[in-house]
Amino acid sequence: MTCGKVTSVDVARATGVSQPTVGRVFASDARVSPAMRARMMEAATALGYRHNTLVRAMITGRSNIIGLVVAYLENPFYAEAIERFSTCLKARGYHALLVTASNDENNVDSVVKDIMGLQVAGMILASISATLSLTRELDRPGIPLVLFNRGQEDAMIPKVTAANFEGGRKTAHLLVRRGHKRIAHVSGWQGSLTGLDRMNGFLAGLADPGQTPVACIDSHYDRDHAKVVTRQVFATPDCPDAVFVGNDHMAFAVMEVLRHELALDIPGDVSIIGYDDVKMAAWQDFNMTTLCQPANRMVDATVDMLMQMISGAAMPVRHVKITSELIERGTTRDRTKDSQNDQT
Amino acid sequence: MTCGKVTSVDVARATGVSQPTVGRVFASDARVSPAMRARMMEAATALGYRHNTLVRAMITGRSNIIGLVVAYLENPFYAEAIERFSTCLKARGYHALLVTASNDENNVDSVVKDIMGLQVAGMILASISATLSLTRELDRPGIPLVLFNRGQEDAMIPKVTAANFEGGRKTAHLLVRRGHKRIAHVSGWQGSLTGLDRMNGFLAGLADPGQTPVACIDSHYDRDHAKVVTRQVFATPDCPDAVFVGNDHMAFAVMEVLRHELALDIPGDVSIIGYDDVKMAAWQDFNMTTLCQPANRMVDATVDMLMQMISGAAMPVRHVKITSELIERGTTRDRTKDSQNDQT
DNA sequence: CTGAAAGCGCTTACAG
DNA sequence: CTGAAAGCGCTTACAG
Repeated sequence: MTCGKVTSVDVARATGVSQPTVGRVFASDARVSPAMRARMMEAATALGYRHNTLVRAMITGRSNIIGLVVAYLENPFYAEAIERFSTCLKARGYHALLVTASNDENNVDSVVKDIMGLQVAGMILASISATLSLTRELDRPGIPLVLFNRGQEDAMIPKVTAANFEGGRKTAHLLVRRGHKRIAHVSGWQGSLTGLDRMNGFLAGLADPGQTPVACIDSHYDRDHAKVVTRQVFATPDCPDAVFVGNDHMAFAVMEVLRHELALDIPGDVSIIGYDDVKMAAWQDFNMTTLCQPANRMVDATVDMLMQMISGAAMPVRHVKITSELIERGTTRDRTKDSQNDQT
Repeated sequence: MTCGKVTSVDVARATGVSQPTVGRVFASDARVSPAMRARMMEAATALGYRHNTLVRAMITGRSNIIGLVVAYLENPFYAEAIERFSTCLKARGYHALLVTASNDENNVDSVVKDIMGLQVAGMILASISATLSLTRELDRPGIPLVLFNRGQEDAMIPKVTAANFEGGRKTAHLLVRRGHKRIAHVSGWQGSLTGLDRMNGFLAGLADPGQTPVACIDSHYDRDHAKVVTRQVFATPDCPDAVFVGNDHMAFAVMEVLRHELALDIPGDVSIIGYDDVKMAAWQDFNMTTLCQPANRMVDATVDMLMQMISGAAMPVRHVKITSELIERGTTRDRTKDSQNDQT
């Protein structure tokens, strides 16, 4: 049954105080005598009063809502991150408004404008690039923005990423050390700084000992695309003996093609390394060597940063970079010992 | 730069009309001359005006926010559903506020009360049961609630589920028809109606031809739990020749134990059937027989239902049940032909 | 520590 | 179709 609205005025009347006093108690920014507080809470419960957060948001011009824009949840890394964002923001008294947007500029722009009407306190773009017009749009009303797992040309926008370049480089070094000679890279998306950094780091790592990749192809963070590219690369004469893939999500697709279509043994015929260390990478079915990109720590750092900005605190660092540890599992092996057998 | 707030009054002044007229144009519920509308939009853009949705929500007591409470996103079925919810709600002019809650009653209650302060227009609980106190809490202010992939004692709460009982039954029939003799069930969570229905349907399906399961154990929708249970079941003398698992998410864990710890062949030694048909089930690494629970269709039905309730329309059905098709892949085989070899 | 008063930026009858 | 006026349920200086 829909009873008439219960407002702070009703609670005030029931408790015998003024309405602002009730407001102060529920906004909990004031010191009222504990006795009265208790009486008031009792009356509130009895009446079924619920503090209307929206009004404060209207007055202050800031709700306790944070806009969380994501591209796709198919990659389990994002599912994990989203879950953590939700709980982490809640712990700080904020709510996560989840919005999906394709990486198409117009779409992101319209989506963001849309939720601005809710007077969001801040905005997080996960794996989505901010356009200049969007940045300006957020700038005017002073809505803080943090990029998660993305960077972009405008280096001034605060961001949290893994140390992608270093991660790529470490990977190259590992493969070379393990005696691989025909190394390929299936990059995430070279249009994203994350994908580009991983690729450039990898190329730099190969260049250190004077190697070059036998192939380096982009696949847009997409499973199907990754499969097509893998078939292409393995149809050439210098079929790779190792592939570094831009993220785990695609690496699973690459492995599927190698094992089930091309009947190659991993790591017997070819080594595979992914990036992210999503939980699935540790499943025995994959047991995949990968670089760890700790979702939880990255999310926490992102929220910390956003909170600093909201509170107007000074921002010591504009780019939090989290080191990616190499997790060596069963999809890489040491080929240095069987090098003489190559020509057998 | 944070300029002073631009309000509808500013736009009104710039356009030479009254403030309510501006409000009418942006609320788009009124017919104003196209010419003036154009002038107004131009002025709004120039001034950087953004319609404040929150105020309308305050006045009407209903925001355009839908609370979406989920238990966990680790199961890819939910990741898929969440993504669809977000886009589907957006298409209707609503926003999804994502909240995670453990299935612990107190937690769900507090979480729901929390977001009620935002004057949500409706609430969706995905795989979470509503307590009676919660139902009452929502009832008073008249906030519609729909359960997604969950039912419960209170049959009056609108819900959308798969036809779980029928799905379970079909599965049993298939396994029997394929000649399996020692059939086990690792149930989702018998404390959830979804898990219970699948189990009961399965048991009924086995009972039809007079069979009983060799084991029927619960595993709380949890991978680790499913693994423990699998080890137990396969340590007994009548080691199953088929296992029906309560959902795909757990079925992957069951398969991991069978293949990698017990070195059993699937489907040579044992057949596996899951439930949900998440995308991963079709990956060649799993190629798993399962029952389809179409996330997209279920989400659409849920949103449809919620919209009906919000608009106060009559609700023809309180329970949308979506048929689960059996998708037969490579983890089941026909054992009727090799029955005589059993004793070899 | 608490109250009276004004106001946040819209919406909504009510007139014209 | 448009305007003047009141009001949504809180917060926030300003007094006491």
